Amino acid sequence: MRKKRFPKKEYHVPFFDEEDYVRKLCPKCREHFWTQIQDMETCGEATPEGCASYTFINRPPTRKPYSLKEMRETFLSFFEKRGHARMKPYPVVARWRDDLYLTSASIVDFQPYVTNGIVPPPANPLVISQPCIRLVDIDNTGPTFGRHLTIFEMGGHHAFNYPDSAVYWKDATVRYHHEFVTKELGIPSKEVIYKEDVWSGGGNAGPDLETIVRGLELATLVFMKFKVFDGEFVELPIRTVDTGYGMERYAWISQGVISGFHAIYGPILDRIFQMADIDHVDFKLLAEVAKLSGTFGKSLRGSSQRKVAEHVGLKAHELAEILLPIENAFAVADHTKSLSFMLAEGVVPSNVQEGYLTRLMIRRTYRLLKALGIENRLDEIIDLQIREWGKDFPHLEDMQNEIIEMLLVEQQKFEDTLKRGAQLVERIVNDLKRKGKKRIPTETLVELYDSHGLPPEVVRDSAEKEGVQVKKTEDFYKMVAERHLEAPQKTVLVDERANLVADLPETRMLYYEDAYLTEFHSRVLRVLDRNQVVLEQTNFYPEGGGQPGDTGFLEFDGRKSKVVDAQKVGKVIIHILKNGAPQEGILVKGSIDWQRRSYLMRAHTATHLVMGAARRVLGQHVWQTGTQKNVEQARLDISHYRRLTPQETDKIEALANQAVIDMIPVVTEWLPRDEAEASYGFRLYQGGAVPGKKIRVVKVDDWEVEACAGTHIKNTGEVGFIKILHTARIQDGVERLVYSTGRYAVEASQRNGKLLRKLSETLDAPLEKLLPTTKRLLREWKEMRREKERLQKTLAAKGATSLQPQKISEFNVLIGTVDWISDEQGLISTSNEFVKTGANTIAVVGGVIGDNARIAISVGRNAIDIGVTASEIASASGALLGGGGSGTRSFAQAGGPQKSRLHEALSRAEEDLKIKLMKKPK
RNA sequence: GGGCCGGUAGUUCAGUCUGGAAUGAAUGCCUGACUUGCACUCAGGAGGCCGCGGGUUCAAAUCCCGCCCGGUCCA
Repeated sequence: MRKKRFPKKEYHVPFFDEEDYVRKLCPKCREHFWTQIQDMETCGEATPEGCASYTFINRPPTRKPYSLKEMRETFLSFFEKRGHARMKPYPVVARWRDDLYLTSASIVDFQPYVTNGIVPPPANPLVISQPCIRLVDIDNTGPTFGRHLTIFEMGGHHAFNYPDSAVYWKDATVRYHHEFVTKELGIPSKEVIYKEDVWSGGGNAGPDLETIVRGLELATLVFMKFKVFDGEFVELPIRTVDTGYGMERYAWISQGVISGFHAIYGPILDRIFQMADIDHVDFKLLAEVAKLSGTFGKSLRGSSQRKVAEHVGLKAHELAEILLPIENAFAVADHTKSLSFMLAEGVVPSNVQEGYLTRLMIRRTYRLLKALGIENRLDEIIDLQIREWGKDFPHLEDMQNEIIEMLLVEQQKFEDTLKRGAQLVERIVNDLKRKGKKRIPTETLVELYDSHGLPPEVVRDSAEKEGVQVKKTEDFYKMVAERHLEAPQKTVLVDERANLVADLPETRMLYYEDAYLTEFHSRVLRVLDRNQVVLEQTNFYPEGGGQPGDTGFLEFDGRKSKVVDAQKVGKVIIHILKNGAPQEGILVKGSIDWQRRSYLMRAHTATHLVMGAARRVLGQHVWQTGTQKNVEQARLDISHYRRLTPQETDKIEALANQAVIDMIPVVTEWLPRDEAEASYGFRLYQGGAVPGKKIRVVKVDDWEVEACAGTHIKNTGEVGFIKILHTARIQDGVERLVYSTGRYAVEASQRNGKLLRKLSETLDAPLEKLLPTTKRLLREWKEMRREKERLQKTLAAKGATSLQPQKISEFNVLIGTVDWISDEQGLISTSNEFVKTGANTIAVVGGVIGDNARIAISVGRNAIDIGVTASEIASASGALLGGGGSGTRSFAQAGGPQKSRLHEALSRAEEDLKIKLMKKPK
């Protein structure tokens, strides 16, 4: 999409006139900006176009230096004093959203419910410092000296302006910012430049002003007023002030240190430098590079690298050599903080969703550490991060053990992958060398990456040591992508019925008023497609949250029609009928299949109990990733970084049953979204994002509290009994628990018992001796199998010598059948043993094995030399037997179902051999 | 969610495409000989439900289908 521009009036606020700001066009980057310096030429931002460079290094413009913590507090209290309510930060994992994995901006906290007007904001205006994670900037993190970070705090003061009640808009926003940077931080007014831009993201858009001080962009003041619809901007009823103050950048500029990482991490960064033995760096040189770092598009490469190198009087590669370890250390400082935050919120590394993002980041961090030679210090660095940031975010400390555990498990997995990969590459290299090839084909490289996770760089390391070239072609990742082209696009099913019922009032949901209600009466509001009925009120629970829709009957006109399913479409519930539908407008009687529903309720409550038990046994990182309830069994998928052991499963089962035994009341209530979040936290969203103003909270005392739309029993005791049937690994990092409740749990237990009894009867061993007996039997079976093989061999050897061979020409030829043999191994051994007696030998041994005739043919060395081929004899005799045969020149097998023709086949072989052997002149 | 790779001695793997003896290889283990050093050397030996279940075939580690387990890439 081409960049859209807004006209001047969108940015021209009274404040600019009052303060003598002029609007100019930057000749380099072609953007408009506002400045108090009348003769300013460029926009003053350090850009790849080279508009300016950083002038705050060693020369901070603020009154005093601020740490990140101090800057955060200064920012928050500044706006608090000016009527903004201070908000607690939200999680970095955006569980309340289904369109995002990570919180990438402060406004994300309030999307979509607040910005779309569904829910009022928790306060208006408000201020927040929100930790954000942006993985799109991961390549730039390090090389740009701190301009890009994967984790940062976005300070935002937000105002939500409704059509009938505005709070504040552009002018006030700019004035707040200006007051903050000049009065509060003491930056001279003339140093503050406002640059025009267009912001667009998350389906919204609007004009924005970027604020620039001494080359560095510090904040973005966004005036969100459009919705992006088909590439067009449509005005929104709610205009949102969406500001983003880069807390880390403010801290950096206030300290004037050579990198943002120094400003943020201080002692932690020093430690990493020490560990990697790069603590004697040339600070003067680095400062010079830092000043220019704002002009790096990405990392120091190509022309910008040469320019910078020239500026500091070094060769490009010399500079790169100095910078690389420093950039790596920067990135390590950043990534380990990101990881601490993500893992603290229970993201489990896996091959799906946000877990995959985490895995990629862990692997990247591992490679950086390895490059620095400190890959064994990861836990130490994480420990430092947790100790530092845990002061402001205490949940990090609570999760310390789990974070480190998950990282170590993941690191071990990656090391295993690399080790496996190295062996694989070695084999491939050896193979290529044998074939005299000097290069690994691109196709192989693609396969190594796609199937085995080995990037070409890693392959190169081990291959080039062996003198085999690895050349990564330009289109490498394109080729990888091509392997995945077939992925079918998921078609979003639009429920066309929504339009047909849009005019109807919301169906009254009787199951929420009384989950134990079985019968009800209602008026029929509408009938669709002759079998789909909408009622005024209903007790039929519509499919949702992994709980299937209710079944039962509707009674009308003196007859019964079966309800096979209930579905929610928009606000109404549609009943799918099987035996005809009632007239619109009449009264009907409904009754649900209570037996079925009661078990679905048990299953649903049991799911919450198992969830609570799993978290207690495995840790706080356990989240629900999916669930399905049925009458006879239900399943729950949870995030966990290791395979569940049988012991853990038993423990979960025992704990969940303890909750049943304890007869805990199950309470459901509707709470305003913010109130529910405040009381129970984001744990509520186990089942994913929940829409709406009010959310339904299902609380099993302090065992488990979840936002849940399902029907539940009143007391955990009604579940009766929970039996975990089995567990499975659905994805890496996702475990599935399958269980039954009530009588189905009893039946499951009895099934197991029955199986054991049968086993015990079959083996004729008492239950408690089953294990040793089975072990003994297995051992004996193995011994007897070995014994059989030994016997067969001696039998074959004896048989070979006892059979009378005939002399054809100078060859000893053994042709005949053996009848003491029970399988083809015996035939093979017999022929083989005979041929072992000399070089002038040929054996053709036949026998009947089961329903088939089989022949083994062995040919001695001298016979091979004159052209006797075992496989030829085999195929000829096999054909006679109605089957086939083949093998090598020295050994072959044949067989066929026509066992009566075995002698015929042997005679034929004899004839053929005679012709061949006699004809051959010696 | 989708794609790809893999599962064979205790371990790391050949063999699978093209069905026909697992004399499989290396390493580890056991026994003996030789030796006081570095991956000692030499001789001998034990060790396999070829992931599980079906199917095709005279014959399946090998081909087909289903399942289980592990790895990996993409969204």
